[in-house]
Amino acid sequence: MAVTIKDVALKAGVSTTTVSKVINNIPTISEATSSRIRSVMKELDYHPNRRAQNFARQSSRTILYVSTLNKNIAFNNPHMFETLVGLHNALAKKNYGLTITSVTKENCISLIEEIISQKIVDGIVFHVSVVSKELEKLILKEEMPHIILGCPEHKTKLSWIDNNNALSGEMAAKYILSLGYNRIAFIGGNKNDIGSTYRFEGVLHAITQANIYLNEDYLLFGDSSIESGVARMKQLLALKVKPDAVICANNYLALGALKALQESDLRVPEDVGLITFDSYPFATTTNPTLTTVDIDVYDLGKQAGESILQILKKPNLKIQSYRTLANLVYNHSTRLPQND
Amino acid sequence: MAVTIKDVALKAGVSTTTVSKVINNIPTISEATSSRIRSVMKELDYHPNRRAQNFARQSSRTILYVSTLNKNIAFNNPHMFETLVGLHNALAKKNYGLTITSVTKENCISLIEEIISQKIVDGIVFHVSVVSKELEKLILKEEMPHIILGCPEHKTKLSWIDNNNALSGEMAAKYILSLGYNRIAFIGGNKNDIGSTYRFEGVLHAITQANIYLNEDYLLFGDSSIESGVARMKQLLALKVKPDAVICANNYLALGALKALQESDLRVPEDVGLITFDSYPFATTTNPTLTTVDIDVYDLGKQAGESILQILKKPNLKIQSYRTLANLVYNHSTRLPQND
DNA sequence: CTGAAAGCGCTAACAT
DNA sequence: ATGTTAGCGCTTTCAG
Repeated sequence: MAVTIKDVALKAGVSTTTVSKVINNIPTISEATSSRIRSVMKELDYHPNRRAQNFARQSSRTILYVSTLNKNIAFNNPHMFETLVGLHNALAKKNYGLTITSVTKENCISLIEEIISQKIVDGIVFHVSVVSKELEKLILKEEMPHIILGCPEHKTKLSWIDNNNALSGEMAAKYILSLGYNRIAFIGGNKNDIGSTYRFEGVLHAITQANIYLNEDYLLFGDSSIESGVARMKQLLALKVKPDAVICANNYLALGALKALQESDLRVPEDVGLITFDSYPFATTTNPTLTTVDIDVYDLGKQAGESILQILKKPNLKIQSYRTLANLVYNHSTRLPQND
Repeated sequence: MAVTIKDVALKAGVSTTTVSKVINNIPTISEATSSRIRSVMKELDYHPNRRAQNFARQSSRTILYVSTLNKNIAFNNPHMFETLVGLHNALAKKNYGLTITSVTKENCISLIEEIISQKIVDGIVFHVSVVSKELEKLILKEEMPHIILGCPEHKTKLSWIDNNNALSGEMAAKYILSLGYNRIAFIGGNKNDIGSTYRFEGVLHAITQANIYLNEDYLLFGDSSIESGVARMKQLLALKVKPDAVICANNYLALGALKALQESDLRVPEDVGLITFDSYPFATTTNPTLTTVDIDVYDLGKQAGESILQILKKPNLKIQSYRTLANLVYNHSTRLPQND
């Protein structure tokens, strides 16, 4: 058997309690004994058994990340993992572990129920896509420390954080306007894509503030496919007065729009500017590369980690906020900034 | 306090031992008492406390995944996370948990040392990039159940699994040849990129088998960038006798090669076929879409999960093998298969 | 087929 | 500042 706290206590001539206090940096131990114990621990190569600690403390210093992990998800949604990495790093800094699990619509409730009642983890970070009314009820009933990554569609008593899509939209529009473009079009995602909707709100706000009237022909909705980007862009190109800048709600739309533009006789970025949100890997593989408003999802994860640790300390703290801001990634689908 | 095994035992009129045996499906319990106990557990909504189980069993039914998780890694290396998902799903199937951690070159040894001595997890899956001689020594000394994802560069006593890059190379070449192309060029990655090297070996093998002589002008090396793909392709296009098919060791090279081809007067896939390895998200956003030999990294992770669980059962089982095979993804940068 | 009893290694009131 | 003592909830050997 490995060396235990008893061995250390024996050798140091103190009680296990004292050793425990040293392990946990409880300051009521005199420097003399404290350092003596420490040296004994070194000497014996003692390391506290985490399983015993977890058990005695009734806490495992571990946070669980819950989402739905299907095949190909890392390719289709790298953002989720970038967030996960941010989350991990924030937790690691405070010596918390991160475990991940996958649930489906079907097994979500029973799985989470089990996880909560088995006291496997101290807190749970949910991806917004797994959150349901039923889950909300469960979490609230069990008073499980939690935070949701992303803003749920319905009003909720749960804690969540999200990036500020409206602000990102505003940012995109303001930047485009600052470059001298002024016939701004917006190609949105699916009409009930909440992120796209907020982005549009931000765009509209910025445009209105600039005293520009949004031509209703310039507002189109597609989905998240290249094809729909092509189609919508062609629609714009068929107008008598064409827009000179297009804001696409997502990368795929932008890719399609770019394709359609390249098949036209208009030049990007000279005649038409193109800007979109998020920087998917291929945003830099196009020609020209895509100017984007990049959501820092790593930071989102990091903030989620910091938040859940806060909540662990103050269990009735409720967090609901759009925190993470965006950065402009200056690329070549828009004109160069003008110096004045 | 929550309901414990004692409560169940009391209510069912048996000892805690018996309840424990039911929990753990130990078959020496009569069906009668077993089912009675089960119904009591339901009634009381009893769930065994995992922390107590872990402690008593001296095992946590948890596997640790170790790699280096820096910002942007999910975008730059989605494969790693796809593997992670496969790993997770294999473990979840056997009721094992997965926790992840990040190490750096500097803190790797001390961190892993701590993790092992604190008995935090039952087994560790390492990404090959964190493996060093020193780590090998540590793992072997502590007899830590482990598996490495990827084949280490040096001969090792550790267990590892990897995908079969040589076979993938063979596959790519054979497919290209079957389409009627016969002046095959290979643009490799960095010369000490082991994956690229194996892929080339496979390609060479297939070509030789088909009695085709590999023109030495047709063998070029770049790295993992679009630019180097462009440059190498231009080099090929400058030859008197140009290749009619190009195998690129990675997606970025292929992207660059495609770009260079599009700027030439050769058509893809009619005049020149293009094939590469792995399917990055942008492999389907190019025009034409890229034909690839896709390594199923999800499957690699899944196999790693199954392997580590095997090793947990048979601690001196050593696994070293190229397991995961590849699939052809038929896309449009190569001619259509001929029917006969 | 079932139960008694002895841990697993550490923590945390409470006392001194 | 340090020690006493009583758990934390489950597993497991061994006996019946």
